Amino acid sequence: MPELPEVETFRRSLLQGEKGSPSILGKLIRDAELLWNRTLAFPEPEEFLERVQGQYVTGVGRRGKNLLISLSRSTLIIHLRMSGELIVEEKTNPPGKHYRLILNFSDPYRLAFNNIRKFGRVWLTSNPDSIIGHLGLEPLAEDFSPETLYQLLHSRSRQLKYFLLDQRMIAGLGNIYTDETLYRARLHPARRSNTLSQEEAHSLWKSMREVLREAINNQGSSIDWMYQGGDYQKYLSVYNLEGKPCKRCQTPIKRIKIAQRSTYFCPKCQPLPE
DNA sequence: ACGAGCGCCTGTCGGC
DNA sequence: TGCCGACAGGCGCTCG
Repeated sequence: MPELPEVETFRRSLLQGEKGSPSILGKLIRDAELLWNRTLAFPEPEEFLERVQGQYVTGVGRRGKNLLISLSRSTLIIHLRMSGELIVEEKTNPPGKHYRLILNFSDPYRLAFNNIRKFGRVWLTSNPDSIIGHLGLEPLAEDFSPETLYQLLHSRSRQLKYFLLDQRMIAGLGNIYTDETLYRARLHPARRSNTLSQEEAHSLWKSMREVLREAINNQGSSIDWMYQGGDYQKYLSVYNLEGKPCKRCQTPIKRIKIAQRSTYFCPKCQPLPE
C-alpha cells in the first residue's frame, strides 16, 4: 500500500492520535504478541518479545517509507510494504484476521500491525543505520536541492522510472507517486536520467515535492479495498487512468510495463526524445 | 551498471 | 455459478 505520503500520515496519527484512538507517545509496552513469525526481521522472536516489553514510546519518526518508533532503549522500525497498516485501538476489540504483530500497552490500548499480504517487516534495533543506512535522499528535506538532484541524475544512466523507484537514490516514492511526478514534470518514464537538462531536473524536483506535499495534505491515496485512509486518489492525474483523457491535452493515457510495474503516462505531454 | 524475471502472500476483479 | 488468470501503494535476489 503505502508510499511516503501514506507512511507520513500513519506517523502523524500515531503521534497525534485521531478520532477514537490516542497518541502512542509516552505509552509503556507491557508485552507483545507475534502472530506471523516472518514479520520479524530482527531479532529472533524470543529475544524481541523479551526486549520490547517495559520500554516507553518516546517518538515516532519516518525515513523514506520506514516508520521509526523510538523506544526508551532501542528503535522499532516498521516497513509496511504492499498491504500493511497500523491500528491503535482498545485491547477489548476482537483482533483482525490479518494482525501479524500486536504491542499491548499498560493502559487499555494496543498497537496492531495489520498486514494482509505478509510482506511487511519489523526490526528492533539499537543501530537503525544498519537497517535504513542504505536509503537515499529524503525528497522533502530542506537540503534536497535541484542541483543535488541534477548531480544524482547524471551519476547514472537509468530510466527515470527505475531511478525514482530506487530507494538508494531518493527514499519514499513508489509506483503511484513516480508516475504522478513524471506526468507533472512532463518527462517520459523511460527517459535516461543523465539526459535531463538543468531545467528538466528542476522541473522533476519541483513536481516531486508538490505531488508529495499535496498527497500528505490529503492523508495519502486510497485506491482500492486495502487502505481507506486518504483522499488524494481524487486528484491523481495518470495513475490507474489508462484510456482516460489527459487533463492537459485530452490524449488517452497509456499504460506500459517498466520495472515489472504498470506505468501510466501521457504519450503526447511526456514524449521520449530520440 | 542496468534491467528482466521471480518469489514472497492474500485478495479482488473480469472473462469465459 | 465456478474457475482461472491478471493484477495490486514493495523489495531482495539471481542472472545475463
